[in-house]
Amino acid sequence: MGLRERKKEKTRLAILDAALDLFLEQGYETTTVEQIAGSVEISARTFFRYFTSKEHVVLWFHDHSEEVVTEALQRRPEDEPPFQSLLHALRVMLSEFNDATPEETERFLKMQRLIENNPALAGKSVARGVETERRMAVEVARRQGLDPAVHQLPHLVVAYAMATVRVGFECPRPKVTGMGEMFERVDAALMLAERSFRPGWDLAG
Amino acid sequence: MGLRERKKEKTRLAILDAALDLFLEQGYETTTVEQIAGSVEISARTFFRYFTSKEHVVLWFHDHSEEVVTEALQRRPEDEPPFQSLLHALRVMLSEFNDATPEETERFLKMQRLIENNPALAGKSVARGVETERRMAVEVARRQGLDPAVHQLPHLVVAYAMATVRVGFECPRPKVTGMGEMFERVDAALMLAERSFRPGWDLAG
DNA sequence: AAATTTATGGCACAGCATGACAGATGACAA
DNA sequence: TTGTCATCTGTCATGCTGTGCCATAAATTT
Repeated sequence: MGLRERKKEKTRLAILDAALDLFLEQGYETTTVEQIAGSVEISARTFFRYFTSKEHVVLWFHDHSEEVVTEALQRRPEDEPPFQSLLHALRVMLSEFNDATPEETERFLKMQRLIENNPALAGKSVARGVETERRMAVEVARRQGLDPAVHQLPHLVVAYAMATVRVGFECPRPKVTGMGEMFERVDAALMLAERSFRPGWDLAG
Repeated sequence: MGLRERKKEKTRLAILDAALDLFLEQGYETTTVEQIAGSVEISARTFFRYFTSKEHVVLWFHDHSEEVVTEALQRRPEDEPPFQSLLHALRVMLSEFNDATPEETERFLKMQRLIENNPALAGKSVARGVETERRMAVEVARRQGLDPAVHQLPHLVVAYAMATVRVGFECPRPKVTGMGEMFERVDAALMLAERSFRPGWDLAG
């Protein structure tokens, strides 16, 4: 990895940390991009070369999560019931979070806290999650040999799986102190889901 | 109803129709608020007194839907299994759409077509739907005597119900010609949901 | 060291959204 | 009808987000 890329990565993280701290201190909407840029000594124009928008900073973790979860899904055997594959993939994503460095963990918790306390951001976060959902639905449909434009089942299966983790993340309103606590919550939601469905409900035909 | 209110309603609908047609003709993002305002002879400032934002025009139907569905939920007996109550309420909402005037139907289909062909709008629509979801989750939690801040089940039940109709609406990608066709799709999704869960999965304890 | 690719900053600009104020218009009572 | 009051509307000013463009600076390659 060259100097250039290392430098870019450093700037990206500097922006990220500065922005998150500013958001938490004085609120998301009242913090301007210019302020963020100023606090890391770059121009506002450059900010938008690292993050496509102001909200992209807060939803940044989605990018990584989507990558991890889709890869994990790909690794599951094709003949496994799709909902089970999805739950597996989602658990892989969660465990990846657990392996994160302290800095990464801190960032994630800050984003989570921001989203929790800001309905507008919560909405954006869900919308971003649904993007991932659509992509996974295509993959699940392919595995089942169904046309996603005609059959609703694949999309429905993915939607339920994603809704489960979303609820798991959202639900513990009162103070999310640490990563472990949060994962217990999400895992509780996943287990709740596991015993809620009829066997074979997610299979075509 | 006085002249004043009638006039307001007329303006609101004029804005709505003009905006939807412009969006469909030249695209959502390329249409400016000023253009919309101009085509109904009002100032841009006034536009924002009728709709809180440009996207509010496209997501307008959500306001009515939320009202209908929450009222319908309230009418269900408190001891009914919550998921069943939700499906009932959602079906009431759908049937209300069926009773709509031709103009209302046309507007709704336009909005639907816009959302279908614009990922950004689709995201906003989902975000709006989740707002409704949260409110209903509070009500369902109350009915079950659970604290929504602690227990995930109520939120999960509502999330699944809402995800079902969302998938029902989204799924028929290729040409949504009429209202009836759309409702068949959504109803198909609801029936799919009905036979996917274990009996009693949505009950506390 | 020169040539090439890529990142950055500054500038201009369009568009969305909001606050403030003054004038127009409907509501209502005398 | 007229006058008063509440409400709606347009105009103006303003702040902020996000993008295109171009010149400059930095890193990479040869």
